[in-house]
Amino acid sequence: MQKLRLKSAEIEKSTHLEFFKIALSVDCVIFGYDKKKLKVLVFESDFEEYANMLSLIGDLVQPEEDLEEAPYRILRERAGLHDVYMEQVYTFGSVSRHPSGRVITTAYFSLVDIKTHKLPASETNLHWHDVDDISQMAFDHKIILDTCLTRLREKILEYPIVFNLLPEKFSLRELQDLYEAILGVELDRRNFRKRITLKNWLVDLNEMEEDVPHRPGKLYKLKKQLKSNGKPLRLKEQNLVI
Amino acid sequence: MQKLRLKSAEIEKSTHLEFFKIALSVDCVIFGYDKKKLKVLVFESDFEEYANMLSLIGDLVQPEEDLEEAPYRILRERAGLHDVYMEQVYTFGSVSRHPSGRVITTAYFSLVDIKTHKLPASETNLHWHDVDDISQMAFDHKIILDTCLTRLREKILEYPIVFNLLPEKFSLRELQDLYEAILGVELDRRNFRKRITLKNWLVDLNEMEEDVPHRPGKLYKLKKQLKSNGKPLRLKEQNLVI
DNA sequence: TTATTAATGTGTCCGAAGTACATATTACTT
DNA sequence: AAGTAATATGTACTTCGGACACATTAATAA
Repeated sequence: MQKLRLKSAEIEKSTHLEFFKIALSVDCVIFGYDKKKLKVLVFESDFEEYANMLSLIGDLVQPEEDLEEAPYRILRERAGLHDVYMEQVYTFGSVSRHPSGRVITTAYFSLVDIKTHKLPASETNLHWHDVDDISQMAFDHKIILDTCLTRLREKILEYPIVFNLLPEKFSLRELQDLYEAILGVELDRRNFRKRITLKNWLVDLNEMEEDVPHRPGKLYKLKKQLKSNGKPLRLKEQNLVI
Repeated sequence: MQKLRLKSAEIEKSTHLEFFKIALSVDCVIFGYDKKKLKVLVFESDFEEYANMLSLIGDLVQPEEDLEEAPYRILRERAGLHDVYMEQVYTFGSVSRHPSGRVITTAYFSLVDIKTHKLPASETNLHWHDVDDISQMAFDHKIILDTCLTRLREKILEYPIVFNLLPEKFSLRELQDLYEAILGVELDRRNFRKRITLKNWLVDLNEMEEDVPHRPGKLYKLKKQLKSNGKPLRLKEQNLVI
């Protein structure tokens, strides 16, 4: 690390020794979707105080690593995930939140298509867990999860991000099931289709579902300009990318 | 600091010495409003690299201090401000963002009524600066300011928080001027009044403006349940506090 | 005292978008 | 060939936001 010159009014009152004792970590809330259920990628904590409790995937930020890079690295290293949608949500910093000492954590959520992104066999501990079947977690991870879920629910109403949870091609029924799973409500089919049509997010592929046990529906995909590879989208109006 | 036990998979790969070298700071974007202009509280940086450039008020988070507590302390110590509306916005952590070393910062914005909260005479350097008259700042503070301003603009459309920038009693005209200053647009007076009425945020005080050089308008105040002393509001619908 | 001025206060029309709800069509199943 | 369960589409009602007009009030100027 480079030598410190502490001349700012912000820092001059302190010595490094006293202040550079805080660790910064990143915790990743990785959402997936399968069988009409919203999932989150978790593992059973090997931390003494929280043995066998569910834990989010996280790691310390490296000394020479940008904060925004850390969650992407963690997803690569721990879950073999590349090019996923990622968004910073909130930073949690209670003194007592981590039993090992002062660890402040920044929470990110990401959206992953479970079918396309297979988990690495090496990480046998990792698994996709129903979001609405989690009542407690290690550390303050339940609060982190809830905060990210709230943010997700707000965001999907205005921004076309849920498509990161689906395969390239999908039917309107699948899309509606996904919205219902995330929002936890039932939606009227006809009105849902109208709203989605109005947002003008989709392209009709002129293909039909196959191997479904009922009348097949049309398949759609997200418009190319609206695809979010990694970075969160910023939209003006409902279909214009800034 | 308590002794560390580093047994978690999150931490075990590292030694403290290597990782507890990151400093965490808080930067406060303190918004005010005066003479139809949105203001922000700044001072001229005494930091060598950024001499005479505008800087936000910030400080390092103390080793035994909750992250959420730090911005309140900073407002007290540096600006004599108590009980102000405060909201966490984003955490900035580029490796190179601070010339003194690895300093990650969490940005908060707060809303203050300039007339009620006078600045302490000791802080001669502090002053209220027009937000739209700032083109560059020290460090990455301009980006931090812009991020907070964007969040503020989104938030005021749905949540009754701008009232923290006004005195207890105000006219609809003053309220509209404030919205226009924050959003940077002109609004139709009649439609604005209709929208505000619809939101049902206000109480008609049956009092009139005084000492205005024109026909006085009615005075209103924010409904008591909607007052936000410090913590950000969470609303369901448009006027219900959860 | 009166007319002027500049603001406040209120209302209407219209179109966009959301909600409730009904019917026809299609393909698989029996 | 009939029954079933899903898709596909449409209509009426309501709510909300945006464009816009007119009457009212109080300070000011003649």
